Amino acid sequence: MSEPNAETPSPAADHRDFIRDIVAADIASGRIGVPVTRFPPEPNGYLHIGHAKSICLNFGIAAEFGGHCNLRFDDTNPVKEEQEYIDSIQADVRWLGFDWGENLFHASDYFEQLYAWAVHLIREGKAFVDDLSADEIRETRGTLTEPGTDSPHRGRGVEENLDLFARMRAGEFPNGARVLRARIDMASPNINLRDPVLYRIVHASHPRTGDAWCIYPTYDYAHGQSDAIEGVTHSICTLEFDVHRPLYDWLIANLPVPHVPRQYEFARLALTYTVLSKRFLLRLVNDGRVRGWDDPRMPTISGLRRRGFPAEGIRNFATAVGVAKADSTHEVALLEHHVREVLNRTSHRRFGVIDPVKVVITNFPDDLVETMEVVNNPEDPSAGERPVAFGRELWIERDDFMEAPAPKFFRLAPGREVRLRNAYFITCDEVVKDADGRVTELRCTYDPATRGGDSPDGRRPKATLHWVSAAHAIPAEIRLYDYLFTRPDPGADGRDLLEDLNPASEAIVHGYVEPALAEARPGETVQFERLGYFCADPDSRPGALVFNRALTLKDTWAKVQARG
RNA sequence: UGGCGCGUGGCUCAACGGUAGAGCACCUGACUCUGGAUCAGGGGGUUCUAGGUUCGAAUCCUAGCGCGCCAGCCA
Repeated sequence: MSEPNAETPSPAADHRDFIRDIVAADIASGRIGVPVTRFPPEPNGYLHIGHAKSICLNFGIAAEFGGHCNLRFDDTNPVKEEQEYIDSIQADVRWLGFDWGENLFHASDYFEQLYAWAVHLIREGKAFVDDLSADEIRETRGTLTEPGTDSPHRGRGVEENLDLFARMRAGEFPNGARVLRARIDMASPNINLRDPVLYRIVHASHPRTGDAWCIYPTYDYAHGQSDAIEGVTHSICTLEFDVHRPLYDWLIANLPVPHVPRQYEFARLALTYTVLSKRFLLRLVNDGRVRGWDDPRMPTISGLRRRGFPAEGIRNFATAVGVAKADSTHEVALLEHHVREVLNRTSHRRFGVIDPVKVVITNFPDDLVETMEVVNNPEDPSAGERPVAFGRELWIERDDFMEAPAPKFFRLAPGREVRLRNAYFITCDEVVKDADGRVTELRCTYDPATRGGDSPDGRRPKATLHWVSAAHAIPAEIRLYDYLFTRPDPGADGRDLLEDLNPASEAIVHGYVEPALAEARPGETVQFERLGYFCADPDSRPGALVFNRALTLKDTWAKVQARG
């Protein structure tokens, strides 16, 4: 049965994009031999589907062009970062099917070098220690249309700067007392060049360096230099960093780095009915609105995994999505398409009834149990067959019966004959209801000549239903998932995201599954015939099965109903 | 408003000066022991607008319009 695994992604399809074009041109021109890329997550939350796009891009390019991709934690802000996130990120990248080999790095590995280079900048007169407060720096930075003004400490001498910077490191000053700033141009039309902060004082212990440091480099200062140290050739990031590129280049140009990396920007992934904001996802987790970072409704890698989405489907989606510079929002339907494509191909079929109603076959011998051999996966003959018990009393789907059938409803109805998949044709003779008028039992008769599902006289029922023998059925908790949000564009028009949360995103029902599912292991995904794909949840145990609905099958009847 | 980026069918992306294509979505039909899967076909684009260059422009130039990003000691 299909399970999460980490097979190697197939290399270079025929997909091209502007970044791959650049890499190919750089190789052709001899600027580089092979590309070195990096995936640089900040360990301040769990990875989500947007990161998957970046992971597939960076590791994909490296693999396709014979280079390699580093996993580098951008751990420069200890107040937000945690070991739990470091661990989950590695697990998720691996699960997605990528391998960084020996190339696991941390920006914190370079703190000492970064510090030395900062000293270099000071000696060159290109950085200075500023005593201004955060507020004062903001006030003097100018605005989009007005230049900033120089800090009164901008002219501080080299020796004084060196002394102050050393004392910052030594812990002589409280948080926020001083910062190290690059001396560039307070009148630059690019605000990122108005003497940007390079180091700030943060008395906090770091997941890796502990209390060794109380000053930490900013992203702008740490990132490009880390790229240079690692020999990264193509530093690929999202669009919002493009205005930082001049600063990235300035630092590389003004420091004695061993290598010159270049930054390229692409549009981050956005999806309908989805929010990919770590901050908001954190809030959902902290407020207990979901079962955790790996809740099956979460767009996190771990959530998608728990939901039953295979890594291959996510990778194929990432490839299909492409890489470009225009802001864009993909329809979730594209993700679902790729997930269904692999699940259809790989998952075993099983019978599960989610909203059961009893069927009694009145002309079937009381004590007889027959065993049907049922194909595990019609898409994959090597998946074999399994025995399924059939008896006088069955559970079928309540939805598969209508006392007064609607015009295009082909399933069971009084007097109508349908096929029970891989079993017999049955005809409904009588409907039993309780005091409230709710159907409690359907009394049917079967045609013994149709065993296996075919009629010798060529009769062909218009519908085939799934079923489970009541005597053998195993009860199961089934969690039906829907979009986390009710709208394709959550939070649009200034609405609070919480307003758009879908109150029905999780519905728990209790049904019956066939015995073959008794020992389903968490992470195992199967198709419940005619219903959809279901994944055994980590909460599932023998005797207390729990399945998550990953996705329904495409359902044209539902579409017909929706049209009225 | 200053700087930067982007604008091609419902969505996303391709076409890199030579008659605008693909995937998803949507619709129709075939087939079927999953109303699934599969197969075949279909609708849908004044390539943001206006000028210009050229024999020829989605591609080059100019202007305008629209959208996004930047004024954290976040990344």
